Amino acid sequence: MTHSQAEENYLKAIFSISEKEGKAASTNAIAAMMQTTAASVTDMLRRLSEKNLIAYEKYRGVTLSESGHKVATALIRKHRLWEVFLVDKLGFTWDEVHEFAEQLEHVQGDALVNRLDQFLGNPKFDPHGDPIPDAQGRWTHRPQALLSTLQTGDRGVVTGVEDHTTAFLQYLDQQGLALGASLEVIERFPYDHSLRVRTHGDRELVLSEKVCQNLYVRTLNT
Amino acid sequence: MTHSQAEENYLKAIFSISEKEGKAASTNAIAAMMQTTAASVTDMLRRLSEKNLIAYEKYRGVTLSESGHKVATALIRKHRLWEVFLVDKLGFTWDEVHEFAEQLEHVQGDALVNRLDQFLGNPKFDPHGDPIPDAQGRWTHRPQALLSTLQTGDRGVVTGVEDHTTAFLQYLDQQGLALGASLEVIERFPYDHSLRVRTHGDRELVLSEKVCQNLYVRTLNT
DNA sequence: ATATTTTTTTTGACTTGTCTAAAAATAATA
DNA sequence: TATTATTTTTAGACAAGTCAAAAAAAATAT
Ligand SMILES: [Mn+2]
Ligand SMILES: [Mn+2]
Ligand SMILES: [Mn+2]
Ligand SMILES: [Mn+2]
Repeated sequence: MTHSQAEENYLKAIFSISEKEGKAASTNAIAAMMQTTAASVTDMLRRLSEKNLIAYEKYRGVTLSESGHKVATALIRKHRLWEVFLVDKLGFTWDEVHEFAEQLEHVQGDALVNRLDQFLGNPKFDPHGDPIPDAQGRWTHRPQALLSTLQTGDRGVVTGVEDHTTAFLQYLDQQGLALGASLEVIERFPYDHSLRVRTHGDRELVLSEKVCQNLYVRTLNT
Repeated sequence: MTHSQAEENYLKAIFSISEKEGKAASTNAIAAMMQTTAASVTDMLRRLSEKNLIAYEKYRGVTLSESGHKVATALIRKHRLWEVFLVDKLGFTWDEVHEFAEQLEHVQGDALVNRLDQFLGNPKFDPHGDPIPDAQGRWTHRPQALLSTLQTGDRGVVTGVEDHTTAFLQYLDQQGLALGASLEVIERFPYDHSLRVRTHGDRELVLSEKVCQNLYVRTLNT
């Protein structure tokens, strides 16, 4: 009924890989995400399979079972709620909270996470703009697009990040680009796919292709 | 520099045993507190000794080293701060929080516990009346005595409990005896060492010897 | 001082989770 | 299709943590 932290971490990795790619997660992909060896992954897949948390066929990759999917969803819910707590209540910045949340997500007890949810005002998104599933595992969807897909003249509001690294989050802070910042694409440079954008206070920024491919915006109908 | 949850739990057990008894902790006492076997304890004592977290001589019992004492104190600080959070912020009752705190106390990161401390208003006592050491490991002391030591006519205010079990805490709730409740000893029954006391609203209660030996009060000079 | 009881340690085994190196299966290429 | 490269699994080993049973030490009783 309760799973080890290692098992939970594997389930989360499998979830995010097979979600993103839309297909079974390979041993190597899991090993890369977990920063471990393929041999260790194979071992763990055998164990998770015995517990019916995953569907596993040798050499064929792996997908989550119904119960594995539930565990992974609950884990993500906890991770993101704790991140909201750390930022909203304790005053941490969005680049400081991930490692703490990696630990806090393993604290067991439905009552705790549900009270936390209530205390935080049932937030639907975490400090990085990622959706928080509710107690029944339902996700809130909202339309968003990578900034790199906008055309000249398009306007949008920053809603999330694809890259969650400290380096990127701190870069955005330096540029004054927090969640909710509004942007208008002034000019596109085909040479390097960089964009010039206008943001709050009529400030202009030039954002590289890499930045634009890691920043999500909700487009505004002008 | 960082220790496993198992190591931390042993250090905490050794702390509370050698603190309470005022002498070295025996293998059996540790085993009883940890709900494990003496063989497991001996194994762990060897490991903790190698890491210089305890002073250990075979057959002679064990005491914490300076660094072991620091780890144990930090752990107790975290445990009790999280308990304050769970009661004050999330609305749990004092009998519901211990198991969650047992998990939360192992979350690593000085920044986290110190921000939590600040968020909670730097509380000096936890929901059970136990003192919370500060970031430097300093304890707040306050005079308190077991209710069983009071004489007829003495008055006091409930400051803490010796027994932390759910059963006792819920019994106190039923009797309306929370921290801060004021009491006056009306009558002592030598036969079974029970007490009749008057509490708020001039309500009278009869408290057994067992209850009186598990309830701390600060005596009021009348 | 000797015998008995209690406490503690040792021994050997087991589980979880990890790793390296080697073997096997699959995929890609010629 | 045969060869090569990549991916995955197997095999064997190790560390942490646990336990039951046996041996040793210490404490207690006679
Ligand atoms: Mn995170
Ligand atoms: Mn996040
Ligand atoms: Mn507690
Ligand atoms: Mn407490």
